[in-house]
Amino acid sequence: MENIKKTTIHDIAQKLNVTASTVSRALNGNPRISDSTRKAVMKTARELNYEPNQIASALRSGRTQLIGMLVPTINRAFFSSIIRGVEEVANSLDYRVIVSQSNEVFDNEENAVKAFLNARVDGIIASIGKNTQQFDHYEQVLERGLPLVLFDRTTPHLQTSQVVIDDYQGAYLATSHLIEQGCTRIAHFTTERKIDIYKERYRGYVNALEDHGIERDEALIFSGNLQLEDGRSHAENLLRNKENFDAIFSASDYAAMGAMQVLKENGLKIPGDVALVGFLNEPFTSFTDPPLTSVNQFPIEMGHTAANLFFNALDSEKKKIIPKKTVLQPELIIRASSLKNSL
Amino acid sequence: MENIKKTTIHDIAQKLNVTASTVSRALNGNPRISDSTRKAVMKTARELNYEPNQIASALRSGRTQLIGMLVPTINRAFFSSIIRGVEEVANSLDYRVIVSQSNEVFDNEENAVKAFLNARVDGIIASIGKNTQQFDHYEQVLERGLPLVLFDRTTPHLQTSQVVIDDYQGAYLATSHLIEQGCTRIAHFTTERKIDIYKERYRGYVNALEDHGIERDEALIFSGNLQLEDGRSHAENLLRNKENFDAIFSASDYAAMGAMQVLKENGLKIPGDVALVGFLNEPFTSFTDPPLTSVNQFPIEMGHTAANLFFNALDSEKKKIIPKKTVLQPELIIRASSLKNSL
DNA sequence: TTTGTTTGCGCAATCGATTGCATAAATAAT
DNA sequence: ATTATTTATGCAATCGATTGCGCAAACAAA
Repeated sequence: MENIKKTTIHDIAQKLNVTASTVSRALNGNPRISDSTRKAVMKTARELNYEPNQIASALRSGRTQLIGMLVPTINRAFFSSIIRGVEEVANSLDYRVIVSQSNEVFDNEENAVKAFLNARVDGIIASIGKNTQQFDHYEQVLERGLPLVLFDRTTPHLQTSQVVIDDYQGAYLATSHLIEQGCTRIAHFTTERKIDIYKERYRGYVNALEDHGIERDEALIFSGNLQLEDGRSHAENLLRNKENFDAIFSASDYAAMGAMQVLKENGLKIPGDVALVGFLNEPFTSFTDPPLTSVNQFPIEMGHTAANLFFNALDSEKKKIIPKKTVLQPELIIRASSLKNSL
Repeated sequence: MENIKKTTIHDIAQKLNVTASTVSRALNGNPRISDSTRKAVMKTARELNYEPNQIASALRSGRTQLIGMLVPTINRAFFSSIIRGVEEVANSLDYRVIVSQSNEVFDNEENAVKAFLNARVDGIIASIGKNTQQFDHYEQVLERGLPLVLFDRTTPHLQTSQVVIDDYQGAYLATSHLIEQGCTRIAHFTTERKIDIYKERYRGYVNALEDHGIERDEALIFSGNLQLEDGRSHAENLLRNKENFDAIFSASDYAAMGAMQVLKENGLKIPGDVALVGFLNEPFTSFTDPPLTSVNQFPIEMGHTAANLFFNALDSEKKKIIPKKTVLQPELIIRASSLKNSL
């Protein structure tokens, strides 16, 4: 009943009166095998319904065809899209992706990396946790000579390939767009700028203002956790303080959404009274009323790029590993929330 | 420089003048090893920074500690949340999750399952493709005696454990809620009812109407792909045909969203003129204006349940495998889009 | 014909851990 | 004191594929 007994290369070998070595070589396309035996091997392999045991292969060859992928949160559109991107490239090359999430907890991150190493993955693609300050676990990956690719959340402490988007440029585009719409009093929602990406967005905002001769006003800059509630309270503060402002550029869509709610509740028109731009292009941004202008980071493409960097590193493993930093260009997706003048 | 040479149980054995067998047994908590040697083994294992090679272990023991997880689309909130749920349980038990997506293409689905088997996963958790009519690849999984758990999209053709939510109940709740709000002319957006879940939602809708003495009107029932565009066109049809309707229950949030857009564009008040309920509780539903009432399927919990069923099956593998069908109860999340009478 | 190359394949070790079956030593039972 | 048990460990095969080295046969060159 149970066909649990799988056929191995030995079964094929026996049937053809050759050795397992020959079968292995034939299956792997080794040129030192004659055409006739190769064909015979292929044929009986098919007949016997042979499926290679990747575990055995992995043990001997040291290659598992597995990529460990670590993200802060699996079920967030940005990250799940990156996973998707990686998976697409990996699968096309017969690699599989193991996913783990850190939930921004350092211990989880460390454990996940260790688990990946024990599972003998061929390398790791990861986005580091918000609060991670120590990188020994990643160093170990590099010490073993395994490819390590960081995306989005990276660190200068590690000499390895990275993919990020140009956060500066995204913020610059967003802010410039608001200025072009005639806004001059543009608030900015950001966070404690420990992480590069938010620093960069801030810098883009500031530089865009400067380049257009607008003075930065600290009273218009709010720092928080960039969640919906933060956006709400920032907006409430703006209103309570009777700040003069005609636009908000938020480093996160969620905070922008919070602001949108508060502004609407207070009878302000968007974009008439206040124009609004977010960041991340979360799926919900096209469903708000008005739809929210945001910055697309092309997460699927980022996943593709990360995977490509990974396979580059894998190829050059034996040679020199030259860490490569790829910077993707973001795109401003203009929607009604910021369109004061219809185009 | 490169500490590539990993320590193995043989290194530990040599240092302690015992054999690898003893070390292996000590590490695995075999009771036939004395306390003293066990401690010694543990100690030197730590000293030598020993990390087990799971590949070697897997080859011999036949257990890889890997779960293959197949979803139609990784980057959709519902599925990524389920992955998250599975990952949480799996990781806590020292299992890892390999994810693949079918994109609703049968070949992808088949290949993914084969790839999982070649990677020698310990079992599979999957949601079958929309158009899958053939189940040989899944049969193979069962023939090998591996646990197979299906979630959300299941099929009666396979004798295996399943987790679904009670779509009937969700639809019944949603429809009843609309009736309680005073609606009597309730439209329904559905799809060609090949897949169980939509059949069930339809049935819940119909039964709720019947139970409240409301006659079903075929003119109010629309079938399509349940995407935003479908919702828009259904709503346009309703308006064009001058149908008398005061509510819409859509089997998908996207179609509900499309309807919301069209209704608002035509100056109708929601929920004043038309009350609206969706299904799935997509993240965006709380950000629409008005926020969209929807049915929560508890995807993370569904992932937990799927994982638990998986490990149950794994335990009882050797014994009788009793397929278990778990039905989770959905929850109606009431938001402004359907609240005619404030509570 | 003799020597030199290819070509095609076999031998046997190896990857690192697991495990059924001995076996020696220690302990208990008679 | 002798036999029966238990306890602790070793031996060696095994999981299935890969691979360096070697060797015979076939072919080419001289």
